[in-house]
Amino acid sequence: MFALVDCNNFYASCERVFRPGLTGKPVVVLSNNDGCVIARSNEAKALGIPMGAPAFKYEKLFRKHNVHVFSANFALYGDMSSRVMSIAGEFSPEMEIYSIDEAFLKFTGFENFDLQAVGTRMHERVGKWTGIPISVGIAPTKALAKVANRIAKKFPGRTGNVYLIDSEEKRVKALRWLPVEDVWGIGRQHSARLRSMNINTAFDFTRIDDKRVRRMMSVVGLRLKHDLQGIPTLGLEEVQPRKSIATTRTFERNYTLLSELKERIATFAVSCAEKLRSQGSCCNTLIVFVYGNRHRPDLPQYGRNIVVKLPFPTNSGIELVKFANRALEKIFREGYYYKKAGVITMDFTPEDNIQLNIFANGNPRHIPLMKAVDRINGLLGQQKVKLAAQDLKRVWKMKQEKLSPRYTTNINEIITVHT
DNA sequence: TCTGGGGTCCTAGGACCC
DNA sequence: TCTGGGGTCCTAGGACCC
Repeated sequence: MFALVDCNNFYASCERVFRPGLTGKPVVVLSNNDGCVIARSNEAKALGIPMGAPAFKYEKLFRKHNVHVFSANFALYGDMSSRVMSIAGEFSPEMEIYSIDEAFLKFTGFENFDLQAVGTRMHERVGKWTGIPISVGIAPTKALAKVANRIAKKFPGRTGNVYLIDSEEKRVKALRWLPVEDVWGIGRQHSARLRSMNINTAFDFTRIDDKRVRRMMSVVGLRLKHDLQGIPTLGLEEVQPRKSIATTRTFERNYTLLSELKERIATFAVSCAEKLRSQGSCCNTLIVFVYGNRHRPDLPQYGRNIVVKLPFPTNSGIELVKFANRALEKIFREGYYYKKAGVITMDFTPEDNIQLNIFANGNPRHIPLMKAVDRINGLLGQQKVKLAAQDLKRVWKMKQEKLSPRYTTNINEIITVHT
């Protein structure tokens, strides 16, 4: 059996842990630059605030209903996530952390356990120790555990936040209840197509002929169908090093100057290099892109990306900045308004396994230098040591007007209790 | 005026090899 | 008129996830 442990309205719940007065009140969390709604408490959902809603369009509604608005505080959410995961991980030796707020557990050899009770204990313990409410779905396959989780979340009263699919009858009942577009792995395109074929529920989907599913949705769809039928097809996945690493941002205003963009691209490249070093990879390929503001068709639009094959694999910030800025110069055009840019690195080789080249190699002195930079920045806080190509004064110009303290990761921002 | 930021996997077709 | 049989690698595009 598999369990899917999923935190309810995760970012909103994190904010509430430290502001218990907000329990029962509408809470939303915004994306970077305070742009879109990326998390909503149940009360906020009930007000009809959709996922991804642009914040400026909903300001009136926020005020009218006294919605509590927070800027994204990823330092807090990441730390709360690892606390939840470490508690959930105590319930089985086999766990796959699927995202910041979800994990699959596999119960091998738990035949004599009452899994409903295990789920309830998990819910209680995570709730008591972290303050984060979770839902638990348990079923013979991963896809069915996802379905069970949805039921637990939808009917917290009746299920006690834990739902078990452990019979054919419950499986069929659950799949008949679930609209096809809500199935894990069936997105917008496929669900529109399925609906047009009068396939309306998850159950209908499992009744389509294998060959047809395969033709329409490739082996991915076929695996999903089998998993939903209760035939275990998807297994627990090992954590693997990332195959691409990116740093991209939407700017708080339009940028027009090459010099401004060069500073941003340099900072993005440095950030990619840091992430590469932390997983022990070097990249062989780099993509730099710049885009205009697609929401302003009145402005002249221009956007481009450029792929750079590096002469040698590297994770040195100095090298990546050099290549990235050279690439930026090639695609930059005068006279346009730039609203978004980014650096993507890909095509990795392990840093301890680099093939040397007769003609071009990375500067070996960068290796100890980058180690030292990482160490200093780790000790003294992010970005204490920067490259001269970066803006030395700029700390973080992102718009974050409603940022909560980093209660759990910064001693200066720890919660104060008045007694 | 103001609209996020990351990732993964699969397939078909072209270029190439022996 | 007749024209083999296997492979691999790479890329772009499309779909999906949180």
